[in-house]
Amino acid sequence: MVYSQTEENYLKAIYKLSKLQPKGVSTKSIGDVLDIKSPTVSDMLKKLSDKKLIKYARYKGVALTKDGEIIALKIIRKHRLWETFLVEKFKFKWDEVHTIAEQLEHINSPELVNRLDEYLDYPQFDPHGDPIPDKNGKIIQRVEKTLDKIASGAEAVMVGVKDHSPKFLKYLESLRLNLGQKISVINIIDYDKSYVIKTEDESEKIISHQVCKNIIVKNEDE
Amino acid sequence: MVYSQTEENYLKAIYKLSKLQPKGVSTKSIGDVLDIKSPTVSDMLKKLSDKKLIKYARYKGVALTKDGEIIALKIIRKHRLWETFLVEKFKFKWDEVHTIAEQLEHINSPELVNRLDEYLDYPQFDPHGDPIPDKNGKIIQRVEKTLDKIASGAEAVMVGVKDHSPKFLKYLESLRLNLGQKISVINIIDYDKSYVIKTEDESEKIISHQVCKNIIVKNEDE
DNA sequence: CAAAAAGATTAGATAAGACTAATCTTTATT
DNA sequence: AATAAAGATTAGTCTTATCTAATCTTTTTG
Repeated sequence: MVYSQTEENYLKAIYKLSKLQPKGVSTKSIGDVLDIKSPTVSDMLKKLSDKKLIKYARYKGVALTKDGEIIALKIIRKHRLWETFLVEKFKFKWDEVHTIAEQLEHINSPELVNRLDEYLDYPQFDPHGDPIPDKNGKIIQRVEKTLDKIASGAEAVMVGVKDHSPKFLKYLESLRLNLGQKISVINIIDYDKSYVIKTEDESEKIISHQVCKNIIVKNEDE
Repeated sequence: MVYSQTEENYLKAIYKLSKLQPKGVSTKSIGDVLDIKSPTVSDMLKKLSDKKLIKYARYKGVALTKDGEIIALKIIRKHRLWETFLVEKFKFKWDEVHTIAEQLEHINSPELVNRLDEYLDYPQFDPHGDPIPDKNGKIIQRVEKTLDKIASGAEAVMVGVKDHSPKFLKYLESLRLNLGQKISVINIIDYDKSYVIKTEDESEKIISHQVCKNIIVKNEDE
C-alpha cells in the first residue's frame, strides 16, 4: 500500500509524540508539530483510523497500530539514512540536512533504501546521534540521559542532541562540541545551573542549563 | 518561486514535446504523455499561462516562455543527474532508474543539486546518453541520427537511445549493446529493413528496423 | 467545400487536505 | 462541586488536481 506524504508525516509525528505521551497522543500536539490546525488533524485521524494505522477513539488520545508503526519507522529510517548520506558523502553540515531529508524521506523505492544503507555501510546512528531503524524496523532504544544529569566532577561522552534546530546545532558547532566528544563537568554554577565544562582539547567553556538539557550523553565505559 | 510537482511535470512534458512539435504543443499530446484527460490539461494550461510560464491562446498550441523553459531544464537536469548517480554510485541498471528519478527530480534544494553534480564530477550525459543541462541551463543539442540512417558497410558509435522503456533497455542489454559501442552495418535486409550488425566483440546480430530507429548514433570521428 | 472526425474547451462534480466558526467534552481551578 | 479554560470535534468553505458529459473549433476527407 502507498500512503501520501501527508499521511506519512502524521504517522511519523504520532510515532515521535508517543514516546513523550505514552498514554495517548493528543490532537493538539500533532497539530503543533506539523503546524496544522486541530480540526484538520481530527479529520486525518479518522482517515488513518479507517485505514487501521492508528487506534483512535473520539476525545481520547491516539496510538499507532503495528501497521502504523511499521510505516513510521520506514520513514524515520529513510530520513536518518539520507541525513547520514548528505553529511558523509556530500559534506553538508549537520544543521543543513534536516529540511532536505524531510523531502527525501518520502521517496518511495524499497530498493533505493537498501542500496543507500549498503552504500553507507549500514550505519546505526545519524549525524545527530539518533538511532537508525534497520531493514526490519528494529531500532536501538537509548535511555536518553542528558548532560544536566551529570554531577560536578564527573565525565560523560556526548552521543546526541535533543534539539535539532539549525540555531542550536550551529551554536554547538561554534563551541566545537561534537558527537563522541568527552566532556568533564568542572563546576555547576549554583545560581542558574550553568555548567563549566572541559572538552578533549582542554578548553573550558560555560554553557547554560538549557543547553545541557539538549545534549544527550552516556557514561564513558558504556 | 516554488511550483508543485504537477506543474513541474507539465513544464517538463511541454519542453520535451516542443522538440517534436516546434509550431506549438497540442493539449492532447500533453495529456497523452502525462496520462491525464484533456479538460484537465486545458485547465492547467490556463494556470501556467497566468503564471507566465507558457504562451497560450485558446485552440492554438502552447510553447514555454523563457521562465518556463528555465524551470523545465532544472527538472530535466535533476532527473538526469539522479539517474547518473543511481547507475554510477548505487549500481542500478539503466532500465531501473527512470521511475526513481521521476520522484527525485522534484526534490527542491539548489545546493543539493550542486553537490550531486560535483559528486559525479560534472557529467555531460546520463546513462541513456541524454545530455545533462548545466548549472546555467545550457544543454548540448545533438542532431539525433539513428542507426536506421546508416548505410550498409558503414560504421557508427552508439551514443543514446530514443525509447527509455525498461523493455527496450533490457533487450539492448541482452544483446550487449551499450553506449559507446562501435557498430558496423554488415547488411540491410531488403525485405523488412532489418539490420545485420557486428559489434566490437565480433559477434553478428540481427536487429529489427524498429530497434534501429531507437538507437542514436554518431560517426566514429565526431 | 461540406460533412465528419479529431481536438479543445466549458460546465459541473469529486477527493484530498487545508481553513474558520461554532459546539461539545474533558480537565483544571477556585 | 461548579465553573472556567483547554482541547476535540462537527459543520461548512476553499484550493488543487482530477474526472465525465456536453459543446465549440479546427482539421481532414470524400
